[in-house]
Amino acid sequence: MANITSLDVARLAQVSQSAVSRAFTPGASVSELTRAKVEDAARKLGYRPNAIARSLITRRSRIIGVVMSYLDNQFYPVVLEKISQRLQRDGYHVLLFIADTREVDAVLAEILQYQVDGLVLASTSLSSALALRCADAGIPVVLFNRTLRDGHNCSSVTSDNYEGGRLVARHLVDTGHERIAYIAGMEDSSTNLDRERGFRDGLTAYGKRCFARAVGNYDFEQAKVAARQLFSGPAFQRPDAVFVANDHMAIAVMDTLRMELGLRIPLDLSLLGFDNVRQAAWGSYQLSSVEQDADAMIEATVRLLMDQLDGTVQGKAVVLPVRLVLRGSSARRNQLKEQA
Amino acid sequence: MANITSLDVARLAQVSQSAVSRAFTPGASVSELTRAKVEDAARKLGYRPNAIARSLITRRSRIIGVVMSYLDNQFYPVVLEKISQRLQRDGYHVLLFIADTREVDAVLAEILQYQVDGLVLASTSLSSALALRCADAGIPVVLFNRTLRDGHNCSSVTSDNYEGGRLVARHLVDTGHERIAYIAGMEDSSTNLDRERGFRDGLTAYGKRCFARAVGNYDFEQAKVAARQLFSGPAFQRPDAVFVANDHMAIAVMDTLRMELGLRIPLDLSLLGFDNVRQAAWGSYQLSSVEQDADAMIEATVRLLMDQLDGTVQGKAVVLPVRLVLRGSSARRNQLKEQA
DNA sequence: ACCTAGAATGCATACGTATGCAGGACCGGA
DNA sequence: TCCGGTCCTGCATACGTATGCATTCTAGGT
Repeated sequence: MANITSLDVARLAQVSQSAVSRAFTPGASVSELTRAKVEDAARKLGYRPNAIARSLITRRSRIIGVVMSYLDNQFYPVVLEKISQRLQRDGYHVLLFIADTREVDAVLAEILQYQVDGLVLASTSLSSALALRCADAGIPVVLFNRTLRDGHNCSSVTSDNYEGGRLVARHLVDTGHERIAYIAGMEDSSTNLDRERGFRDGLTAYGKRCFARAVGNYDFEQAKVAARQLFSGPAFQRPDAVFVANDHMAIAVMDTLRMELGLRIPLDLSLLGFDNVRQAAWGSYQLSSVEQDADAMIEATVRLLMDQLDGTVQGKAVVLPVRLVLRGSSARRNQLKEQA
Repeated sequence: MANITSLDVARLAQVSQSAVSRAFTPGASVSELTRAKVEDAARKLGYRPNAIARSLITRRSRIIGVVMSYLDNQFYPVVLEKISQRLQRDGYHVLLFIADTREVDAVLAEILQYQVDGLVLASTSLSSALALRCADAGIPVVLFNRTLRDGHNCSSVTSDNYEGGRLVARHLVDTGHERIAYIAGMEDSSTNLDRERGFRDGLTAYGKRCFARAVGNYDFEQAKVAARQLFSGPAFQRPDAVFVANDHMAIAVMDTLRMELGLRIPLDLSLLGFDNVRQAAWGSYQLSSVEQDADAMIEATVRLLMDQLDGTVQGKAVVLPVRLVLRGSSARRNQLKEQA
């Protein structure tokens, strides 16, 4: 019941506590003999080094704090799963925090108490005050899938959201769409800002402009409302293409348009999302989307964390390329007219 | 840069280190005056108590280890999100581990080193050897959504999977189905065993038997294969109802039957799943399902953990009621024949 | 035979906090 | 005035490990 310490092992193995510690420290100076004795004794007693005590003295917890705001959007569970596995490979562990937008700062205080070696912030919205706080504490931070306007020392990993927006715009214009609409995510989030800006710039570049716009705040239900709103007018005033700021909302939009308004996709309109989550590929949706390379993003995140721990890197913004994935939810307009 | 300790605060506030500690310990014996002095100094220095050091001495880390195997099945991210929030409310935090089936035991060793106060095991499959190990270590364990045959000291929280299976069987028979099939999850998992047993017992009780069976191992792609397999025969030898061991697979099945085989649901067959995940309610699926009350399960889990920490409870199996949620994927058979 | 470099080991201390214990201040009652 | 009690406070120590330093031991070179 009482926990077994290195001292207990030392006694049984007839060595000093130091020897036990060294036997469990790779690369330390121990003879094969004592290492064997220690391992024997440890096995007999069922000894496991106390990571808490170790952290106290090494001043490294090998814990990375991960903050997320909501796991509804399937992009995030996947990221969480992969990031956890990736960190485990390097001997790190994940302390998870789910934070509603409001309480993110309060939660951060708790995390810092646990002396995490680093922090991944994937919460869609959080006060930039914390960036300062963490920089003060000298703890490496990586913003995941978001950036900060005045992010001094904060590293960030994002996809090329601007380019993604442009790609969609170009594709929709190229395929003959006339009334192209946008459904926004959270309006002040960096992802939404970049995607929308790229989208609008793209439209402008091809001689079009955004036909209509609504806001879904990255929320499933609000996206439905936005969809109804966009399509409340008479047929000839409705969009013939909608770019939705992420797949999570796009699916809600698709359901609403088909089930409630009886629209056919892509016959009546083309629909595109962003993220390329797994459900986008599901048979009933076949949602065209801009793919974020989650694996690359995670690899970059972990690498940034490690480099900051070494002191190699200070604050670096990594932007990864995106790719347009076309499926059945979008199609060439005139071609469809012929069919109809 | 160098971390601020309680000693620094003590010096600035002109009090002893003990006083600082007490000022941050609710219910300790401190005068209002010193508490104010301490809080002032702490604020000036930006002091945060070191949870690692605290854990070392109190022998309580206020960390709960959570082990999951894969987050593809949407039931689990939701659980993770809620359990994390629920524990935060009580001042606990979540150390997350994603474990492929294989490495679960290796991972467990790592967790124990972090002196977690408790453990939630939601991994669908794990060797029962660990149950013993944790009981040895005297650390509270709750199996989430699974049970152990010889689970001595392990508490568990599950839905009434057996009853869920029975409900489905009764409903399908009641609504006039003749050729009722089953697609299994992982065959040795407790959830699958209970659901299938309840289902078969239910069929027997109503004078039917299982018409066909395939195995999907709770995997999306394997479920597709299982679906093709079940429907590979001529029309009159095909099932007119399929009960799938969880929604995650049921959606794969639905996609396959509709897209690849051109079947209409519920016209050609009724389809039911288990879990009632969010996607089951999505417009394109309208999947009937057996609802697991995630909130109740989590509440029970946390309560069990806390009671075990108090020593109030040893090993207790909590089974929560389920509820049949009917949507468009299932319908009365004869009624449909009239329509056709 | 002697000296030296290197490896292995133990001793002591440090990490940052909580807490039992004893002493001091203060108050009310006799 | 004295005494018992209550409330604060500081001192010292403990939690379990890692690591600098000094010491011993071994081997190898001259």
